[in-house]
Amino acid sequence: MPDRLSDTFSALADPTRRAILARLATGEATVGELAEPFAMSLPAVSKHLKVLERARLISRGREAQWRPCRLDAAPLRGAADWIEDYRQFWEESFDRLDDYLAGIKSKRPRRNKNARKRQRS
Amino acid sequence: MPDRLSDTFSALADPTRRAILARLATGEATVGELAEPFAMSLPAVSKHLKVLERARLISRGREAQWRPCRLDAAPLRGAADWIEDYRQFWEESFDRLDDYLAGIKSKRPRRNKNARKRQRS
DNA sequence: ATAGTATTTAGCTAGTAAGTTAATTAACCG
DNA sequence: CGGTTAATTAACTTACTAGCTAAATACTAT
Repeated sequence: MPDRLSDTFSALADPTRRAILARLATGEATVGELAEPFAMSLPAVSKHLKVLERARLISRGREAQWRPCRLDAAPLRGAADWIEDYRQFWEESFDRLDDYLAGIKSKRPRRNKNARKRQRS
Repeated sequence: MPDRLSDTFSALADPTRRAILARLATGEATVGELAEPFAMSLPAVSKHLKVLERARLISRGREAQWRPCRLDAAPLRGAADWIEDYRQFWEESFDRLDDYLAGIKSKRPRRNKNARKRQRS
């Protein structure tokens, strides 16, 4: 049984589902409306919605024969908090790259910026 | 073929892998060291590392018979950026919670004052 | 060379994920 | 009622994931 955070990340690990969330960020939509942009059967979209619902990223109402979906962003907070703990690391690496580029620049002005990758050969 | 963001989220969607990243945030470690806290075979950990490596969240060196792993947080930036676009939505829902609690409060004066912690702005 | 340590690869199993088409449920409309 | 529209469920395929044990590789040290 995976934990909450795993459910969230796992639900986000699919471009179709992320697109659905992006669409829902602009307002409620029915399953048909959500499915429309995709080259994929309705049942496939319905399954994606079930995944999102299980991860509590969307919730669904009932209105006649439609089931309007709405975004429920709360679980993203946990994901954002987790990633946030690593911010210093990715910013650090950019800093290091900046330092490196600055160093290169002062010595040999016309260097390929990808040189850093092979540093330790 | 999944995109980069999917690879990142997918790699994060496992508690073992998140724990490995957390460990690497404290510094380089060998496969054996990384495996030690887990009730899981070494090959299983090795596979997790391969997933993380494919997602470019770690990279590995070679030092005698050890393959020290280090954190490579850069891909987290894309993930953080994606989630960040939804911040207003989860903060909004906290606002609604605040409203709700405020409503409660007007009826029963004894509530929790700090309902909204992560204001960050 | 041989033995030992660190790690990966191979081959297997069980479970899950993403998609399909066809059939079913649910609600509306005439 | 019968027909239409919206959505889900069923049944199936294909492919991947996470784990295992056992075997292979890579390097060190004796």
